[in-house]
Amino acid sequence: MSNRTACETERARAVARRRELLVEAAHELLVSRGFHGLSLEEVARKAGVTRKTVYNHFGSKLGLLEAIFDAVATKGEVWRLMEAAEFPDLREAIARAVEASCRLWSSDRELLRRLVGLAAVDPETASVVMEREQRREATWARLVQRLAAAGMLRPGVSPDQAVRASMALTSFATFDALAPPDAPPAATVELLLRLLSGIVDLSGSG
Amino acid sequence: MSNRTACETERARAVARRRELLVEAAHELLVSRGFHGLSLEEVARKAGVTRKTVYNHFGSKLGLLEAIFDAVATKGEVWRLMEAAEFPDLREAIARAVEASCRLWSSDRELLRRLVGLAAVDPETASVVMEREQRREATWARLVQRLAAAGMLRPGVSPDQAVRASMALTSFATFDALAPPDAPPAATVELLLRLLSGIVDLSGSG
DNA sequence: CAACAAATTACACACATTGTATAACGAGAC
DNA sequence: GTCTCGTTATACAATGTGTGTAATTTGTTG
Repeated sequence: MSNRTACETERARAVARRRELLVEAAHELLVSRGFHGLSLEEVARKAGVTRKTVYNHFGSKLGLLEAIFDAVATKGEVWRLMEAAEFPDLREAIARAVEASCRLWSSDRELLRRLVGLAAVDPETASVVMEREQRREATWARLVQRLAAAGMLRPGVSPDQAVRASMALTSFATFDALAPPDAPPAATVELLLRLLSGIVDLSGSG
Repeated sequence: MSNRTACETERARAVARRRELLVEAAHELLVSRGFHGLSLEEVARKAGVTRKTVYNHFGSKLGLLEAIFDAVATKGEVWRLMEAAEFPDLREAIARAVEASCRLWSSDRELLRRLVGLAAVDPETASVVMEREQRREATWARLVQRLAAAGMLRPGVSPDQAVRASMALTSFATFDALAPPDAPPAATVELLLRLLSGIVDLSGSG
């Protein structure tokens, strides 16, 4: 019988559902106990399956981590960042890029704190994070290239410096240090733009 | 906790020497393999002692970590930061504080990358790093207080925002993102001061 | 319905690591 | 020449990762 559901059979949906539950359980435990305290046994129990099932789905603890990372990237709407870098008006492009960054970082702050930190702690997990970070760098490199062409970099600031500075300012670490736990994202966006103005000329009309 | 290593007897010196070797070995392994890959067995072997000796000295893996942290704090000359905050001339005080931060962060960059990241990854180790971070915050709070009193904060920037911004800008994460691996620290100091100028009025003569 | 295929379970295993315990040992301290 | 204290050797318990295998459930399919 041909299945009505364009995507899956009911069985495949059940498998996907279990996978979802596992990622969710791992997510919560990663936040509450940290990476070292995250045991696959507990993840499995919390999701109501066996540890073996976890391995069937993700292969290893690292694989599970990657799945968590993908989930947060989707939820945080990373695509907004890439989109912003191509916006015609440069000032608006920067504002949108900064706003997209803050949106991403605030989408799941505690989880990202673990994830980003992990890359610095454990060489094995670094590649997972670095891959995403390179895409972020490409975005800012593109944006700075446009800024340089428009003569909007402040005198004495090289494009290379500008890329590093904007990467640093819009990194998760900076967001996490800047944004008070309960403050609206907009306030942090404004503060970041203010700091960016030390590097880029944001005054005047577009 | 161990002694202040009075080194009166030759024996005490031998013990202190072993401890030194252990910290050094752990340091290298932490950098090369990360925290997760750092096994006390290997640390002991590298230092030419038994694993039990490691426990005699540090009590646990966390204790060893703390010892490593203390060593890098000393080598990085943290005291310069506190000293800078009290320098009479405010512009010079800021410059010195930023310079002291860069000096600290560049003193052992790869190690600090692990150490700082660890705090975000593992709740158990967080306290070790947080303790130091609080001292850093106290320093910048003091400095910002002086800046606010002198009317040097840019209009629209609250003291609270200024503290968070300066903390963020002079954090290890920002330094690590800003400074190219081979660049002289001075270049990074200049870039940081430029970014800080978005928050603080650094123009005019001191 | 019955055969099938795929995912999951229950169970066992090898291996690494942390942390503890205890008796024997050895070199400097007195 | 003892004595003390750190160290060694060794064993042990507790966890956690990752693999393997047979049995079992559960949709799918002919």
